[in-house]
Amino acid sequence: MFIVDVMSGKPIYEQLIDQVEKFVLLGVLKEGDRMPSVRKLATELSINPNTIQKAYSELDSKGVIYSVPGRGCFVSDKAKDVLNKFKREKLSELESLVRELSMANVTRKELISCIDKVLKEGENEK
Amino acid sequence: MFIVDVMSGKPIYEQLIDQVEKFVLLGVLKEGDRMPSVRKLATELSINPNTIQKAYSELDSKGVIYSVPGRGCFVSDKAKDVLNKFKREKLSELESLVRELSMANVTRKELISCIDKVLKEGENEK
Amino acid sequence: MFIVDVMSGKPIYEQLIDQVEKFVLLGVLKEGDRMPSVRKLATELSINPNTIQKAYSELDSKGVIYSVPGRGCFVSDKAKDVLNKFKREKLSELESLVRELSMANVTRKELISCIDKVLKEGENEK
Amino acid sequence: MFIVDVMSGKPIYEQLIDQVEKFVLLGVLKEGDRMPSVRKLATELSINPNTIQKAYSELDSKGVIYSVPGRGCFVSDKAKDVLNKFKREKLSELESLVRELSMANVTRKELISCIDKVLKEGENEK
DNA sequence: GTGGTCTAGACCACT
DNA sequence: GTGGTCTAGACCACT
Repeated sequence: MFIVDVMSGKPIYEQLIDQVEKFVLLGVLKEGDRMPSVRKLATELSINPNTIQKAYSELDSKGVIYSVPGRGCFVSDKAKDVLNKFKREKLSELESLVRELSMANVTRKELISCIDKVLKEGENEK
Repeated sequence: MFIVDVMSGKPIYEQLIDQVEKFVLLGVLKEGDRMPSVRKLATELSINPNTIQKAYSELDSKGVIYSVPGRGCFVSDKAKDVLNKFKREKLSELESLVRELSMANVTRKELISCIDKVLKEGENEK
Repeated sequence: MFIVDVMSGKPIYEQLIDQVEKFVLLGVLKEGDRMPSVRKLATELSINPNTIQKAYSELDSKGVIYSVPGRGCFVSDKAKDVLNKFKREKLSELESLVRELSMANVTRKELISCIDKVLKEGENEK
Repeated sequence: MFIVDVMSGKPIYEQLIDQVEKFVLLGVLKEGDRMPSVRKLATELSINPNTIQKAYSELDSKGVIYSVPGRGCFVSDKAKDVLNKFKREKLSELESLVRELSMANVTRKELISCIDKVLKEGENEK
């Protein structure tokens, strides 16, 4: 289910976090679903368990998953809410940035080419 | 030269700042140019001198204009540099925001519609 | 906590800014601490609220405090960093000034007497 | 009369300017004195004449020397005034810097150690 | 209650 | 004339 690229500059635990969040938003991971155990995922991806642990504990503190000691990690009931709230906040930050930039005579074209530049980076990661 | 809309929600002094900065970026106001005096602009726009003063002193602390007490306010030599630097910084903030949003499954379409929404606000100000 | 001298040539709002910054550097005001409200401090010091407002909004734009409309003003997390950065920058400006002056045959003695002259001014403010 | 150190990081023309100014302030070079010709000084110091030319033309634009085409360069009548004015200006800049720094809780000791650090650099140049 | 904006009007130093 | 500071007092949105 999870894929990791050791060679990309991006920290592995961040790659894991991003994928978990993506799956939650897409509905692939639903509330209550059990996450793969730290050790199992570690051997599966040939990765140090500590790295998985770091990803899981960040997702926990964000409220996306919760851990039940002795039983495992589960997708939180409010996981989707948390992530959508984050998305809304970032979109409203985007709005005020665009507002400031349009004050500075930045054109629609410049803004879109800036967006496309970033999105193109992401494609290469596939 | 300057226009002010008391009814718009936007504070008057901010409207003035934005216009001065726009004129500098467009080259309408050039380095060394003398700004209209606080009192003259106040009577011209039917606005309290304190409000002009507030706009001018913010532009001063930003480095866009400088004031010589007893002589007047003038466009700073580095005005254009200051404003372009600001623009570059905001564009790089935009990039990292878009990066985060693309992690959260936001589509190119959503991003562009967000931009257009903001740009449309600006048009109504015309 | 704050003291103001209306008779000193120095603007009241500057006196306030200096005191807030001093308290932050000394650790008397810590990050997150709530500042006295504009009106309360104004009546306490027998000063117009607008003057406090001016001091607070300059401290805000410097990043020393931040204001939450409807709730109050608070010492910023990065207040100490901001002020220490300022200090470092001024010390490096001092260095290059001294370098230029030593080129112009200014003696160590002259430089120190210049410093002492200024420091003596400050003592009288106590 | 003039000494140049090609190995020091400092540009040669700046070294020349500094020495001329020092000699003027010390009274070694007096108003009306004829400066060594560009070519003669160049061969004497084993330096490209353009470098001497650059030093001389900066001293000219500063008002320290003036050139009479076909006759040579001479120490200006107002050379000492110009340099003393420069010195006074820098000293007053020093004052306001020290004022700002004392606002930031910088001690007399720190200021003096900063001065001594710079003066020590100069000694090594001897 | 809080901060933010604005008006009206005064006085200052400086050119 | 110029900008800079300050007072007195009003109204707003927000918590």
